[in-house]
Amino acid sequence: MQPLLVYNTLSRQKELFQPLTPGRVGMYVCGPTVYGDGHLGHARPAITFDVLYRYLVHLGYKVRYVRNITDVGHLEHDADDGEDKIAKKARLEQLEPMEVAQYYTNRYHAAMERLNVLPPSIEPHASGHIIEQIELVKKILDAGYAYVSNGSVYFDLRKYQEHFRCYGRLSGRVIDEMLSTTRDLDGQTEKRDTADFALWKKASPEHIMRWPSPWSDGFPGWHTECTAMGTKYLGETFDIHGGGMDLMFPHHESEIAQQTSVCGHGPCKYWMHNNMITINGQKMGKSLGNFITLDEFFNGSHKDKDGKEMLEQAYSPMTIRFFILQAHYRSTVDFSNEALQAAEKGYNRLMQAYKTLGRLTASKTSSIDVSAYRQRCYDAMNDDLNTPIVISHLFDLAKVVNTVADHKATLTQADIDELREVMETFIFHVLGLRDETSGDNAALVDGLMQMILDIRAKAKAAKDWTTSDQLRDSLGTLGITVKDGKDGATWSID
RNA sequence: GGUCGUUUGGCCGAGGGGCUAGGCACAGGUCUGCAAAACCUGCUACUCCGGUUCAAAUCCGGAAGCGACCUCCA
Repeated sequence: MQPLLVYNTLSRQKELFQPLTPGRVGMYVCGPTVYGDGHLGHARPAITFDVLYRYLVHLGYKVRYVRNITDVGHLEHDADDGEDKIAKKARLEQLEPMEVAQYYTNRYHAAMERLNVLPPSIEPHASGHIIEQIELVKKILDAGYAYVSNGSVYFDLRKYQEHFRCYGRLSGRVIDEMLSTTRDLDGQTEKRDTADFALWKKASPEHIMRWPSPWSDGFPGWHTECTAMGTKYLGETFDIHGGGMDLMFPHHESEIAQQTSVCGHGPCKYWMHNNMITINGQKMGKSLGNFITLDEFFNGSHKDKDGKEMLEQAYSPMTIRFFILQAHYRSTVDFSNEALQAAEKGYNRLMQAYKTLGRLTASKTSSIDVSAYRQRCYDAMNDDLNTPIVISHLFDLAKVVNTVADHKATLTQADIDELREVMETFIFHVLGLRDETSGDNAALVDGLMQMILDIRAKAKAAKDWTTSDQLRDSLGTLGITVKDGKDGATWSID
């Protein structure tokens, strides 16, 4: 088994990954709130943890991967009546709340499929786990770390902090000062401390999404779903909890508090957080209104607030995926057309080299040593999923392939096979890229192209440049590039 | 304001005390009927100011810029 190091936000250092149960991994990742189309920012955790999931499976672990769908609960920022996000959107569009949630869930799934993000093992919906969340709130009340106030239930952060003294450890903030300074503020609030967070919220009369509970007709608090569903499907303690850095506080911090208050310890061993995607140096986010949806990337059109077109062209799902993987998941990555275009070309180069690999002819000896590349790729993955380094090694291999194809170096059949296996493993299985150029009719297109290239070869042999160029130009307008080489012509779809 | 992080060549981005990723772009060359691709060569950078060290982009201190979180957010 490869020794995998992962950066644990809790300890702020890389730790050797050792699952709680040998051979098995439980991981939970915070999924989307389905009240809008997924944007580039949503692709980051999905792809990051998809790679982690793929890699763990590749290493031989049996992984249960849980990624939730948030379809209830979160409060709307600008709605002072505390209206549910889903409900607000529903009223706007005259749709049932669940219709809206379903619509955007479907669209999210479609986008994920195009990005080649594998579906998780379990995708629980918050709305389907209201009972579990109520049970969790009851437990926290029984343990004495929550109080009922006007039909709502709040987490008693002050009391929790007195006993456990660990609220703020994950996100690195000192909560004691916050508690001591906010105590005597505004008497109108239902909360004892402004830092207290809701476990159950009483619904206002016009609030559509509501469920009965021992305290009121209402809806669960901001952070309960992850605790309830994580516990239900992965147990009281599981291995990895992932999500975006912006969820560290207060979301994950509160999850830890909820879990700790009822069983004395947090939900997981390793906390992993991906960094943000920025646009013009600023975080791409829903609230900032500077996000570009995934569909807009795929279609190549997005107008910003001033009506200016932000996308110079369409970017394929694999270009997006490659772009994201070319940066380490804990670094911010800045969107720009230039960077995306560079990623597109790099991705095409890699795919082209992989295809060229299939045409290599073996020699009796190898003039290049390819034995070390496999472990180098593993080493990079093992170092906290350093996908940019993996990609750099894959480019090295691409160069090896091309050099051999140019007859400037030789490889034995065994080395060619090794090369193919390493490239296949890391490009397709671990990084989860896929060849976008080969569609359903790949075999048919192959046959047709071979036929055309044969005709062109004959024209070339007869020095009939008019015909050969005409064929090449016509194919070019269809998006097919013909490349003449020493061993005959090859082609690729742009 | 508090906490944390970041600053790498024309661009994107790894690395992280001496050996200096990778991609894109650009320039020259090889091959080729031409083109494209591929290959070869060049472009060899680490915000600033101090300090530690035989040696610092890399460690320490300070400054500046940028950003994240502190509120829904991936």
